[in-house]
This record gives sequence, C-alpha cells and structure tokens, in this order.
Amino acid sequence: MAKRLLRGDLIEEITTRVLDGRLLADTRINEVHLARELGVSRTPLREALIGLADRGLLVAAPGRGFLVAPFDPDEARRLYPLVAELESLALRWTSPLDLSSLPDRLDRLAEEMAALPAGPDLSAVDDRWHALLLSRCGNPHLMRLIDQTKPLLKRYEAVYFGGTARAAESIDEHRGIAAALREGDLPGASALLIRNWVKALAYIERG
Amino acid sequence: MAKRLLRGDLIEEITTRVLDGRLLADTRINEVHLARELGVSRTPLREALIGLADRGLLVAAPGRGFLVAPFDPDEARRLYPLVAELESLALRWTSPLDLSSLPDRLDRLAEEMAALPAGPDLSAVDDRWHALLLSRCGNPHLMRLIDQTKPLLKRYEAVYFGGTARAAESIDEHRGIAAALREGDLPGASALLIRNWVKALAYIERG
DNA sequence: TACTGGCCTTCTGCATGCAATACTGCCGGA
DNA sequence: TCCGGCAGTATTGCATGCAGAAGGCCAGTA
Repeated sequence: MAKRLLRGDLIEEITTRVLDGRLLADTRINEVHLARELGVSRTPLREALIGLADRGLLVAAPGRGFLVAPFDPDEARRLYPLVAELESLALRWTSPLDLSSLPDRLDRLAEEMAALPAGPDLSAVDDRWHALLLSRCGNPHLMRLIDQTKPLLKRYEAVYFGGTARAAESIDEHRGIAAALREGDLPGASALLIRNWVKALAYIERG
Repeated sequence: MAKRLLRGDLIEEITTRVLDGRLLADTRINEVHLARELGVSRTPLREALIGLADRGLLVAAPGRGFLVAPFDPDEARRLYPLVAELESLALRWTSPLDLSSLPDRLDRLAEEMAALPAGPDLSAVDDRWHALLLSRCGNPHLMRLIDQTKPLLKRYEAVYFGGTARAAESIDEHRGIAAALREGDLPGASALLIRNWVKALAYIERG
C-alpha cells in the first residue's frame, strides 16, 4: 500500500481551501498561523506550499513567502483552451484498442450526471467522467500536466455548473463524445471534447 | 531585483547533475550526503527534490526518499511529441503582431548556430532559439508547462546534437520556421516546428 | 543451501531553533 | 499634509534535532 506523506494531504487541503474561497486570491499565507491551524509543523506545510506554487495555485514571493494566485477572468480564458488542448491530446494518444471499453462506462456516468441537480456533486461526477475518458492514455507526463493544471481551472468553474441549462447541454456533449468513440471516430471525439471545454468557457464568460 | 532562494539554485544544480550523468538513473538520493556535498542543509535540498519530483526528473518514494527517474527510451518517444505539441500550441497562441519582430532575430541565432560545431554549445543556442520563438506567447501557464517539461527531454538529447548532419538539417528547419513566420503563415510555422521535434526524435531512435 | 527472525545501523519525515530580512507604527522635518 | 527614517515586531528561509521506519547483517533452522 502507498504510504501517504503529510505534504500530500496538505496540498489537497490547501487546494480545497483556495477553491472554496476560504483562502482568498492575493492574500498572503502566514506559515505559522496556517501550520497551527492545520495541526502540523511549518516544514511539511512549506513543502506543500512550494508544490502548489509549482502548479500555479500559489505564487512564491522570495523573502515574503507565498500568496494565493490572483483571480483573473483573463486567466480562465487561457486555462480553458489549455486544458482543452491537453485533454484532446491525451485522448488522441490513447490507443483505439484501449478505448473500446470506455463508451459504455462513460454513458453510465453521463446517466448518473443527468439524474443530478446542478451543483458540486454534478461537478464531481463530471470530473470522474473526464478522468475515465483519459484513463487509458499511455503518456504519463501528459497526464501529470493535466492533473496539475485542472485544479487551477476549478476556481473559475464554480459558476459553471450553476446553470441547469448548461449542465444539460454539457451532458449531451458528453454523450456525443462517447458516441464518436463508439464509432471509432477519434478525431471527431477529440474535436467534440475541445468544443465541450470551449463552450464551458463561453458560458462562464457570460456570467 | 529578484531575490534568489537556495532551492532554486539547487534545482538547477541537481538538474545539471542528472543531465550530465553525475546522478545516474534509478539511484537513490541520500539527502545527508548530497546536502553536505552541496554545502547546504537538508531543508532547502528537500524543497528542491520535491520540486524536481513534481517535474518528473526524480520520483518520490514515500518513506524511502527520492530516486533519479529511470532512463527509458520509451519515455523519449512520449516526451518529444509532447514538447512538440506544447511548443506548437505556444506558437499558435502568440499574436501575429507580437511575432513580427522575431524572424530577423531568429535568423541571426540560426546563423550563430551554423557557425558552431555540434556539441553542448550548439545545443545551448538551440535552446535560446526555441525560447525566443515562444517568448511572446501570452499564456504563462502553457509556458510554465513547457519550462517544466523540456529539461526532461535533455537527458535524451545528449546524443542528438552529436551528429553534424542532423545539426545542419535542424538549422535549416529553423530557418524554414522563421521564413514561414515572415510570410505570416502561422499554421505552417507551427507544423514545421512539430516536424523539427519529430525528426529530432527519429534521429535519436536510430542512435 | 535457502530462509527466517532479530538486532543494529542508516535514513527519512517531521518538529523545532535561530538569524536575517521584511513589515508596522511612530515621529520629526519639509 | 506628506514623506522619510527609525525602532520594534513579525515572518520568512535555512539549520539542526529527534523519533520511527527502512534496510542490512548475521546467526540459527529446516
């Protein structure tokens, strides 16, 4: 079994705090206070902070510690297309053979989503859907980049699944991707995947 | 002026040691010995090691510290196309206006390369060429991913610029990319850029 | 010989200590 | 009033300390 290190748990905890707004954009992080609050010492906390800065969720200010990265709509405009392209790549780099078992399972997840009201639960299943879609990609480096980048995007996604209309539309897009895969149309599926992300961004930008 | 932290210098130093073979693939890193050798304490060293593990140059083995990531030709087959796609994206996401000043400077660098014998110096100028090409990309997250990924590739590049023939060919490809940019043919330039990487990989795979 | 178990050493992971730098508030002068 | 300098505090960045886990060694056994 894989032993868990403190810094891993701390990265998770701090990430959720940034995403749910308990740590606000542009605020400085006080290592002593946060360590006390989390019940750990500064050492593993700093290790986690450094990791989060590498991922872009925090920014390191040498001599002044760490700040929560600024919240900037322009950043969303850059992150969504980036994740879209990365996921599209991961899909295109999955061998067709490995894809064959996915469409059925993807559709089952889509059904699950259709039964859920818009909200964080739906967003969580959406994550699982995308994770499943890319689960057979044989390029671990690309997957690492995706895993490191997607949390950034979640800050802006908060609004996203707020709308039931967009949720229904997105679920349809998911079904479309699964259908394309079933027909062996990988380029088509990849294009639809990009569209899914682009439309999500467009939805956010309207408010 | 930007204050430098120890962990930054250590990341650089350890990276070069992995790239030049002073730290061999699959070897365990002894924090006490390495810290002593580098003249620092274990704390900033561990911070650097964690960063390098995030980038994939080391792997973290919880409870057993860090290992130098294995050297695997298959990994090169995954890294080169990945970097190719990332750089291509970065180029396509540069605004044409910002690109206008580049071709002349790129060509000057290419001349510089043409005058150099194959070897690490040439490789360094090649790096500057690519960095200049992408210097105007307005997507900092993408640039971060590129900067974090390219060092991995350098382990496999060692052989690459060994051949004078390939070096000349590659410089020609660079000129071709600059020419395409001059004509405003961004898709063309991006395609040539991918080809440049793909051919580099092919050259490596032959030995 | 192959294997097991226990002892001992080494090393990691986390906690704590310490010095230098950055911040805050206040005061005096322009 | 606004700005600059100064003293005191707070906070970071790095060093060191410590407990427990991992790994090696060797004797004893099947």
